[in-house]
Amino acid sequence: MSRTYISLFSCAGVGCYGFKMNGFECVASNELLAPRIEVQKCNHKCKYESGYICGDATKPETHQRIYDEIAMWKEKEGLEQVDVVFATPPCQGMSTANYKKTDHEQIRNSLVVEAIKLIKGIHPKVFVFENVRAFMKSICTDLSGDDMLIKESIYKNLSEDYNIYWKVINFKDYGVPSSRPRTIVIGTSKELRHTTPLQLFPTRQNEILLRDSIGGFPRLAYCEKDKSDPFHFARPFPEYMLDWIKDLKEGETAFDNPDETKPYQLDKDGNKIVNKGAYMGNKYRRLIWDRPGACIATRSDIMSSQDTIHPCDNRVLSIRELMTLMTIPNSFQWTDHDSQLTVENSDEYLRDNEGNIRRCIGEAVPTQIGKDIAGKIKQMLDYEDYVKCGGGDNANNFYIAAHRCFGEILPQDAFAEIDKKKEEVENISVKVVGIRDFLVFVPQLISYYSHINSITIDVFSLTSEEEINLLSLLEKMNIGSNVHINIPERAAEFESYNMIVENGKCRHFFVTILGAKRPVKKTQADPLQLSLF
DNA sequence: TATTCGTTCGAAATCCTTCC
DNA sequence: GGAAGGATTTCGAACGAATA
Repeated sequence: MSRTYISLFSCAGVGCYGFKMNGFECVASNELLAPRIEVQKCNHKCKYESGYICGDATKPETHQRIYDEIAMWKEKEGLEQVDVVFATPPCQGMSTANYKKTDHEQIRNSLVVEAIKLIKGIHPKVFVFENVRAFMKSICTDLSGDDMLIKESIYKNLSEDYNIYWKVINFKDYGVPSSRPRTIVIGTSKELRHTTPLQLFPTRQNEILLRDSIGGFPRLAYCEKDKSDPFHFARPFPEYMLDWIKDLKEGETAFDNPDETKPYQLDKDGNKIVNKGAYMGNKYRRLIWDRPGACIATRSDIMSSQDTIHPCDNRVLSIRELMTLMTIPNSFQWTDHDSQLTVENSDEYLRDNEGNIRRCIGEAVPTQIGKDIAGKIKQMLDYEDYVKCGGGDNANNFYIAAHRCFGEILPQDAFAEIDKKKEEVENISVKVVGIRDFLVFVPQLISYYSHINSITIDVFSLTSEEEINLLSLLEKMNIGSNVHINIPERAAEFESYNMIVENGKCRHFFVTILGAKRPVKKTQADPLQLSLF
C-alpha cells in the first residue's frame, strides 16, 4: 500500500505536490477556502472526492469529517495508521511582513492548536509543521486554555508520544531559488525504532541564483504575452508608472528616483502626493540577477509590494516565473483545463483566477521542500517495515544509536546557542568527553553542520571496551566525507577546539581554548550504553 | 542594515434584487 | 428586458514593526 498523509491548512496543495511526487496518497486535505480546494482537485490530490474537506478547522464537524475519512480508508483500503500529518497553519499573526497585526491575531495563531489536537487524535507516525521564522516563539492559546509559546504547546502535548526536533532554515539553502526563512518542526512517533526527526530534514544544497532559475525565460515587453505559455505574461499596469521604473538598475527602488519620477498618488483635487515612508526600500524595487530571488509574498501582482519587479523587464514576475522560484513543477495544474489554455483564450480565466494563483504561490510551501521531506519519510518508514518483516537491522547510523540509547532527542537549547552566534564557519573542531555525550550530541552536530567543509571530532574518556565498540561502529557507518572522528590519547598541548561537549551539555560555544589539556578520566559506562554495541 | 507565507483603505468592478 | 440602486467582492496602492 502507498504511504498516506493528511494535510491541514493545505492551501492549494503546492507543498503536498511533493508528497504526491513520492507516491503518497492523501487521505484528507483540509482547507478553509473553496477556490484553493478546487486547485487541489485539479491535481488529483485525494483518491476519494470526500477527502477534500473544505471547512473551518476550529469546528468539531471539520475534525469529524477528517476522522470519518480515516475510518473509510481503514475499511476500504486496509489502512492501519496514517503515516504523516503535514500542517501549515496560517501565519499572518506571526509574519514580520504584517506590521498591522493586533492581539486578535493570537486567535489565528491558535489554529496551530487545532492541528495539535488532530495530531493527538490521528496519531500519525510522523508529523511535520512548516511555518514562518517566529513560529515557535509566538503565543497561542493551548488546549488547556492557557496562553503559552507554540513551542511549549507542541512539546507539552506531543512530546510524550513523539521525538521532536525543529530548526529555522532558509529554503534558499535547500534547493529553492528564492529566499524563505521558515521553521520546520518534525515529530516521529516513539513507536518507530529506527527513525528520528533529525533524519527527515531537507538536504542542504548550494544557492540558486535568479539568473540560473528564470534567466532563460523569454523577455517580455510592456503588456506582452509569451505565445507558448499562458502563464508567462507581462501583467499590465498603468502606463505612467513606466517612467517610475524603466531606468531602475537591479536592486534600485523607484523611491530613490529624482522627484519627477518618484511614485506618486493623486489626491481628490488631482494634486500629486509623493509617497515615501521610512520602510519603503524594497517597494518598487528591481530584483537582482546574481542573487537568489526575494521571498515571494502574497501580492506579487503589484509593483508597490515588496521585490516584485523583474531584474530587467518593465513588469512584475510572471506566474510561471513565480512557480519556478517556488519549485512548483509545470505539471502542477491551476485549473482542470490548463492544457487547453492558450494565449488567445486565457484572458477570462486569468481575470478571475490570477489573484488567487498568486496568493496561493505566496503562501505555499515550495514543492521541493515537501518532496525532500516526503522522500526521506518514505525511505525511513519503508526501512521500519523492512526490519519489522524480518529484514536485517544493521543499526548503522548515529541517529539510531543515539535514539536507542536515550529514547529521545534532547532539547535543543544547545543548538539555540549556536544559532545566536550566527557565525559562518567552514571548519569546526570539537572535543567530546564520554560516550554518552558523543551519542547525544554528535548526531545532532553532524546534522546541524552537514553543509560545512569539515567537522573534526576528538572523543575522550572512553573505556577500552567503549573505544573498541565505537571504532567498530564507525567502520560500518556512512557519516559523510566531511566528518573526521578521532580517539586521541589526550588533547594536544596547544590543541584548540571550537566547542567542548562535556558533562551532558555544551559548555562553551566557539570559545577557542588553547592548551586544553585535561586529565583523561575513565568512567564506567552504564549497561544501557553498552547494550548498544 | 536588510528582510518579510501581510493588512488596511478607498475605489472600482461585479453581483443581486427591485422596480418600471 | 433593462435600468436603477444597493450589497458585496475584488483591485490597486500605501504602508511599518520585528527580527536577524
